[in-house]
Amino acid sequence: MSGATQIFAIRDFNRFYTARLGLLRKRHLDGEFSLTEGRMLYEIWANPRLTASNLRGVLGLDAGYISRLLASLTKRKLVRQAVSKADSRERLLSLTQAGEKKMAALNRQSEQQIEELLQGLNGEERERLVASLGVVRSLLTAQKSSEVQIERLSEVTGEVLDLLQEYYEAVGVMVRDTPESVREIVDDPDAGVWIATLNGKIVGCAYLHSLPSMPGATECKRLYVRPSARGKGVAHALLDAQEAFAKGRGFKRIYLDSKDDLRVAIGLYQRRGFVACERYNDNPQATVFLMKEIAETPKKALRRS
Amino acid sequence: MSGATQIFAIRDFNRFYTARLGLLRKRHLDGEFSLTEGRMLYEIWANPRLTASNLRGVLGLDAGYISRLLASLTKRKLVRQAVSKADSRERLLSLTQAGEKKMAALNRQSEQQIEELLQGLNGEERERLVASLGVVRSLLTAQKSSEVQIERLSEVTGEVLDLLQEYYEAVGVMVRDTPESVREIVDDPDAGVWIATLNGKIVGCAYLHSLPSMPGATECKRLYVRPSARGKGVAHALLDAQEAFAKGRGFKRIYLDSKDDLRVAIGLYQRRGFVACERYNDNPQATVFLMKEIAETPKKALRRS
DNA sequence: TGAAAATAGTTGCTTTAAGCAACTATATAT
DNA sequence: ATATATAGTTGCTTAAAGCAACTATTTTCA
Repeated sequence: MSGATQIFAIRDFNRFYTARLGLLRKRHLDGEFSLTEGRMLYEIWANPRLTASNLRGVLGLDAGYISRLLASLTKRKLVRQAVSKADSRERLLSLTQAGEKKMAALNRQSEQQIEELLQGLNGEERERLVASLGVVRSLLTAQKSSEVQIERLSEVTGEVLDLLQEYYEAVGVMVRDTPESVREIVDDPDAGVWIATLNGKIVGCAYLHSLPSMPGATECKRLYVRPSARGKGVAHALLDAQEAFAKGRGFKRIYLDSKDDLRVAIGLYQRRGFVACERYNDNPQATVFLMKEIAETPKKALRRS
Repeated sequence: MSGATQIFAIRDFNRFYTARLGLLRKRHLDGEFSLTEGRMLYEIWANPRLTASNLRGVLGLDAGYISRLLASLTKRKLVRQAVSKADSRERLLSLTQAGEKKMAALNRQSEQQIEELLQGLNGEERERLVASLGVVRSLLTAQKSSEVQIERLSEVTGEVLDLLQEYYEAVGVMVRDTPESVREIVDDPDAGVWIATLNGKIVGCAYLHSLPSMPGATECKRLYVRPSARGKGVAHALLDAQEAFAKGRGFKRIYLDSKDDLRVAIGLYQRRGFVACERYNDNPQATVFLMKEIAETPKKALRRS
């Protein structure tokens, strides 16, 4: 297929898909929230510790407009704004209980629309649809922003501890690592702490440490990316680095756990080839357990899957 | 993959793709035309004999707003409005020469953006992208609107001749069929004229007639769908009926020709499996020649392609 | 260290996009 | 022949979003 034909096909698909999305949105318009308010609620729901200026970046809207919309949502008791301790100019956004409830309703509604869209597709066709969307997405995401730098720490810095602190608060982690335990991981040649920097500033981190009870397995923990740096492939870059390291050390599988409400994160893991597995630890907060084979698999075995 | 996970994946993709499209549009915003004006120009360009109320349907906008935008584009000498002979309430829209020129510029710009989007994908990846988009589209288009009825004519009616007249004018056909020649096709057991009706009204037609010089081959001609009925799968339904007929009569291949500026139509043919072939007639207006194998092909042969 | 520059957010004002409703003119149905 | 529907226009209004000027912090760097 020639280049011009490809470009035509893509434009044509874009028109087609825009029309389809438009249909979904038209019906979404049942009163209470404008489309943009809905997107804002979603982003706040999905990204703990989001700020107004993060929203500006994600939604691509004017700061003044966002300010007003946030003020309105706050007055309606759906959103809370807490002055950040680290930087008292910014307000950390979160949903109130009422906001969570509305969001759940919106999500249900939206899911129902997708369900309607899938009406008339059988199981096999749905699988194919999801798989094709996955291919499209991974191809279009491939171009990593080269400003993201990944580094395996050789010593524990205050910056990392601050970032971890942020992670604990964002995700609501109960059992926190002590600086000593972090240092232990840093010093372990079969484990490590990776950090991601964007334009020189630290924006993300993740551990890798082996699971003594499971030979050949290593676990990824504390994977976190600051809200302001989301959508730039930072998590992917961190996982890439960890997978390369784990392969180099001869590990066969990477495990990780998560919470079922962290759907964006779980979606990301799944796109990278992580699949559900049995509970492998006794972390009471974890409800989702995922595993990825990283050993080179013979092609025949791959085909079979 | 569970149903809930699938739905999540689709919603997630929609957000991702919306963001990508948003980026494209932001940059499109360089002055002269609003997004909606651009879409209007595109539709007028792509659909001869479009009317304001067709646009209402396609773009999903208020009639008053469309009226105003059209008035503006007309004042700017980009669009022409001709009172329809058949119904003097409606105005047939077309681009002026200046409008065509602007449209060409817009298309170039848009193509360049897609080209940028593809930056960093190699040839094989691009093929995969286009193929996946095709799968998505065909899956989501599968649900045909059941109101479309297809019928193989047993006699020539005035309605069909009117529709053909419309086709000639829309596409700018030089050599027109006489009523006698149409009747000949209708009466030929190995050929035929198909019409599509939507809620009882005729909205589309197409011929099929054999090519004496090419045994096993039949040609599709005069495939036309009224602008007001586009996007409802009418053309697909007509082609489905023709392909079934052709298979039943033992034909192995369907040919058709087109003009390279009828890109929407050509895109549709390609999605159905038509591939470029050599010029097979001496129609001076045709610049694109397509062919589809309709005989059941052994799977091995399919794989190889 | 302290002034200048940058960043986060707010507020008044304006622009733009788009809808609604009432209207004219023509066409279709009973 | 009259009622009803359709295509399009025009006046008025609303909603969405941007711009610019402003305050309060924080960061930079000479």
